[in-house]
Amino acid sequence: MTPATQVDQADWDHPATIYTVAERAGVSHQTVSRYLKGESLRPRNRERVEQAMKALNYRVNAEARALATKKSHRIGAFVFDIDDWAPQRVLAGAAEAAREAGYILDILRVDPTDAPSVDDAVSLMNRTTLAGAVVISPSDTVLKQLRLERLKVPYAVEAEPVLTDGDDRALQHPFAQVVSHLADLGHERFFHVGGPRTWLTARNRLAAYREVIARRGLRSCGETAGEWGAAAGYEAMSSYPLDQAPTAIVTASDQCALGVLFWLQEHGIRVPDDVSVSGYDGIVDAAYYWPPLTTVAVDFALMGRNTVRSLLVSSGLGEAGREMPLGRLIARASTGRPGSGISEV
Amino acid sequence: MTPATQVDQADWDHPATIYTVAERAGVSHQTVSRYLKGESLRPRNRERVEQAMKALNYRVNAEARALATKKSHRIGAFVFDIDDWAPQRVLAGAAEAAREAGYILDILRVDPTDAPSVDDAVSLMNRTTLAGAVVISPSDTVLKQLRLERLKVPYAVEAEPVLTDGDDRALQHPFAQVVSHLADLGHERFFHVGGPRTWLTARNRLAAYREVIARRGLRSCGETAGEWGAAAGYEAMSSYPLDQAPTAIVTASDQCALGVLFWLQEHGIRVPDDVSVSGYDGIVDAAYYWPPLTTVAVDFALMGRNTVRSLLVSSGLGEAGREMPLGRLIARASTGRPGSGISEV
DNA sequence: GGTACCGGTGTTACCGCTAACGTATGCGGG
DNA sequence: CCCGCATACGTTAGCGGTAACACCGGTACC
Repeated sequence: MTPATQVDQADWDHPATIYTVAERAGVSHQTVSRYLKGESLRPRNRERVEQAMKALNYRVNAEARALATKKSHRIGAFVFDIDDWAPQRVLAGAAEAAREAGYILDILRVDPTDAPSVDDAVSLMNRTTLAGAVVISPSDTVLKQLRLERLKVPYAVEAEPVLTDGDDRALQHPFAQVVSHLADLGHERFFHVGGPRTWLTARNRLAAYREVIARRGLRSCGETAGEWGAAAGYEAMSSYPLDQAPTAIVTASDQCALGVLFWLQEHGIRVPDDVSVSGYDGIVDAAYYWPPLTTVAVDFALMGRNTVRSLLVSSGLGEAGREMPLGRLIARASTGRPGSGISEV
Repeated sequence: MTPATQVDQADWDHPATIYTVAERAGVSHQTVSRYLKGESLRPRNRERVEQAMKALNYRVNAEARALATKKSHRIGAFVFDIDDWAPQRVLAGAAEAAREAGYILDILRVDPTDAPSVDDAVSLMNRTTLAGAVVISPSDTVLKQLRLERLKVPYAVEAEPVLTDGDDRALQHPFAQVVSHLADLGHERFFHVGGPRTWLTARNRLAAYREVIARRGLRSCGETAGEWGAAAGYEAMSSYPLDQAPTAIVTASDQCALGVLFWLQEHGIRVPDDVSVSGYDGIVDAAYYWPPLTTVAVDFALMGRNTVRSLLVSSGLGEAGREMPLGRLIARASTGRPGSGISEV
């Protein structure tokens, strides 16, 4: 019978604790605790503790620590529209940033149309001890419903600065790029298929649209508002009077643009010969829409990262360093020189 | 100065504990603990405890319980391709099932191409005490990388039964539906644009394809393998010799089908007049592809539910009851009676 | 009527960690 | 030489639950 090595023993029976580590290192458990907290130790002891930890394969017990400190290494994330592309990417980025910082993201999916479920979610957050909370891609409505001030933990909301009409910064918004791109091609009559006005992101895109229109002396033939998906794009086209024959349709999302393309196809309107269409978001599939969709690729994951980071910073943990997400225009075949435009159909 | 109500007091200062509840109810803390565990109490005491809990807004402290029992009510979820549609839905289902069973799902997103991050994730899982772990939509490659045997907790992998050629159950696979649908329309020459062979799901779809082909005496003009996205579908079409003029192209995913449609469009091949195309998954956008895509809507969420359930069952917790996920054929304009097929292009 | 049994209850200890305080040691200054 | 002070370390007491055991009154049994 060969004796088990010390590692295996501690590993399987019961995982090593600071007490077993302390015993092996010949110090008190508190010294081990201090090592964990990064406080200063006498070099000799530090070395011994390190060796003991390695030998016993020590892992800190997150629950015990959480119980003692009343702090956890978990971040709650309020998520709403998990089906849409952008929020998903934001979430992915947030999850990644959290993991890098040694936190786990507890995802709490909430149906914004179901008021009691929103309340449940908030109280659930309060119940379990969390390091903080992040709110991913919220519309104003859910933000209002959440009443975040109820949260007893620090929180961060993923949000861009609010742009209003006439705000210079609107020209810096990535959405302005695609409008300018169309203007550069010679378009003068635009139509905006927008997202839900309850979303700041949709309003900002609209603001950027208006700003470019105004600054460059162009004409807007209309602005619609709807959901983010393809159905909304289709809906917008079929219900809006296009009597001013716009030559460029700028949509607030790629999926929305898909619905627009579908409607145009259905009505025998050629893209980009008759009318140009642009999307926004930069989803991968957009390259395979017919025709391939001009869009602006946005680094949504970075926005998620930033939200988590700013939460950690505001809690005094983690270092700052917020990179601004930039959009990158991807010009494809769905935009070209102005055509005849759409009139009556 | 109005005195705060008892609720607010306990709520804000420090949350109620079983001790404060016990004191208020006039029993010992252990009686409260027994109430929590669902053991029997004298009716009078039960009532008192319940009242005290409500009055103090008591919530159990998950950390403390976990520390005492060495069990947690959290399930870790390894997630890889959060970008794709199917895994996303699976995850949502898993989260829901977990919540219903009183667990929360800790989502751990891992980049499978980044080996150290995989290791980090596993050790993070081991560090925190978890009830178990589930692996969402893994390919064989990541499964190998994970080396799940390292996990010290029970785990379940989301997986369908392995289908091999000649397996009767292959005909039950939802993918068989779409192939049969095309056969019913009169198609005899098929082409399969498949997913990555490292994925069981892709292999099973292939097996179902082959089985229908074999049983109904049809002909397969080719089988390709690639990623799940549109690019792979395009790639498959452009690189494979289609000298046998298939009249039906059955793809392993909707996104993949998008790439196929694009290629066909590019080459002036009409759908479904010349060739029929089908997808799989049932993503929402598919209704707005051109032409609208025939597909099979799969209840991926249910698969996630099943995975979590089977984890709980294998841990002796929770009851069995695994419903088989069914697919629902959605016939749209991309499939029709056989056309001339594709030959040389 | 004593005894065994049993459900309901209280007491004490413990899970693995941190907080708070006490104590030993070393160093500079009066 | 003593004092003050800082630093390293040990001791004790909790965090909020559960586990294990002791206990107590009542019922069933011989």
